[in-house]
Amino acid sequence: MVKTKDNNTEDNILEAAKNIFQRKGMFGARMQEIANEAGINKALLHYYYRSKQLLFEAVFKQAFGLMAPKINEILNSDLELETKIKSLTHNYISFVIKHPYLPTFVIHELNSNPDFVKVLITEKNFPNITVFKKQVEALVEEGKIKSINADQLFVNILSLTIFPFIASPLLKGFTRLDDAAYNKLLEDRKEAVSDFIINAIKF
Amino acid sequence: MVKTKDNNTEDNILEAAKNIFQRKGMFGARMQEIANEAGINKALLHYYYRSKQLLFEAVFKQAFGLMAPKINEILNSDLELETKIKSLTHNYISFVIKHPYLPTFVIHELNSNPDFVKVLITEKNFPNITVFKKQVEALVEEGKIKSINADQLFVNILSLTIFPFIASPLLKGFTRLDDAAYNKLLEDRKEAVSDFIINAIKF
DNA sequence: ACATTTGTTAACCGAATGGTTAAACTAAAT
DNA sequence: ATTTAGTTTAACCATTCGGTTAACAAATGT
Repeated sequence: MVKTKDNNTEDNILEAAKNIFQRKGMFGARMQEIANEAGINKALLHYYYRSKQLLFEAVFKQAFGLMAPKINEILNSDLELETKIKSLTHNYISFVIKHPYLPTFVIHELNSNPDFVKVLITEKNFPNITVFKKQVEALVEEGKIKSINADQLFVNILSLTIFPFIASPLLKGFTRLDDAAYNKLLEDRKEAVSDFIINAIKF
Repeated sequence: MVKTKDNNTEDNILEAAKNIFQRKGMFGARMQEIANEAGINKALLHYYYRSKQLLFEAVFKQAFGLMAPKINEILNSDLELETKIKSLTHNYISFVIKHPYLPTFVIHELNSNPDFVKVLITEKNFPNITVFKKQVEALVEEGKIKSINADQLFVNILSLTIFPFIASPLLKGFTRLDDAAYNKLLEDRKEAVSDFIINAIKF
């Protein structure tokens, strides 16, 4: 029998675990809950992934593996800076709208286990910003954009892109927007963020 | 006998719980661990705060109570917009440098329990941005700053201010900065963030 | 047809954890 | 000195949770 996507228990587990872990975090999640979500017996979780820790790492790596290459690819492209920033924010915001739990999950778990970054850094797709930095420094040197530290600019780009997703309950509270209006605001950011950044650095 | 600050068990517990909860979150934290940190017996925790849930809520409200009024006060001051933004980012970044775990804690717990925002919103010190919005809209109307949606601007300010603290392990990885260099970058943001924002909105 | 491997389950286990209890200690009030 | 109210502790309890076992079922190979 050929395994169809629907019956592939291993993938079902990963999908279920992703949902539960992303909603409740490593400690809040219960193996039983994941088993229920996957529609299987709890022992099967241990059959496929030996322990909660290993299951968690599998989910984490999949999540991070979705986020990182996207950034990396654009950062190292040979686009002009302005186009690059537009592409970076537009693509990334679109991507996160489809996977809204992803950044929260990655960032929270990296906070409770900072040393894990050291492992991630060695992996092939981990974003490298040296090309981007050189590009920014050259433009500053040539007087084509306002003077700005490249690391700061990079941090700004990610902040403006990702934070509204991580802090959405808080920001919904502050702005008094309902879900629909807040989603509209996020949608608008596909354009608004790059406009804002480019205004900030161009003369 | 007058209770001194050092021996006030109730406050000791809150302080210990703050440390543990902020490092491990609601689920990761153990009552025994909090008791150890406070140098007391586990049963005392339940004597002063009836349950883990109530202890957690006490810590959370204290944490939020430190963050919110600061924002609120400045937002509703009658400073000129440019000065207000400078004050907002400078003060807030300084504040978070002193309490680096705070935003992570608040945001993560609000994510696992979004309905709690509804409770917070009703409290007196919860930030209200209507004054700020009117101010921005008026300046746009008069053509004194570039056209920008006030909610978006507010979201941008908070993103640029808070995100580098929440995502510090990740950003340290991306930028390849060590702890000292990253702290320097955060320190620099006291000025850099407001410059960036003001550049983005002024003609 | 039979044997072997792979997938799945119900029942169970030990450790950890949040919470309780009842007794002991302390210090001020009577 | 005795009472009283507040504080602290050790021991204990019930439940939850991650993980294991052993038996069974379904697929696969020979």
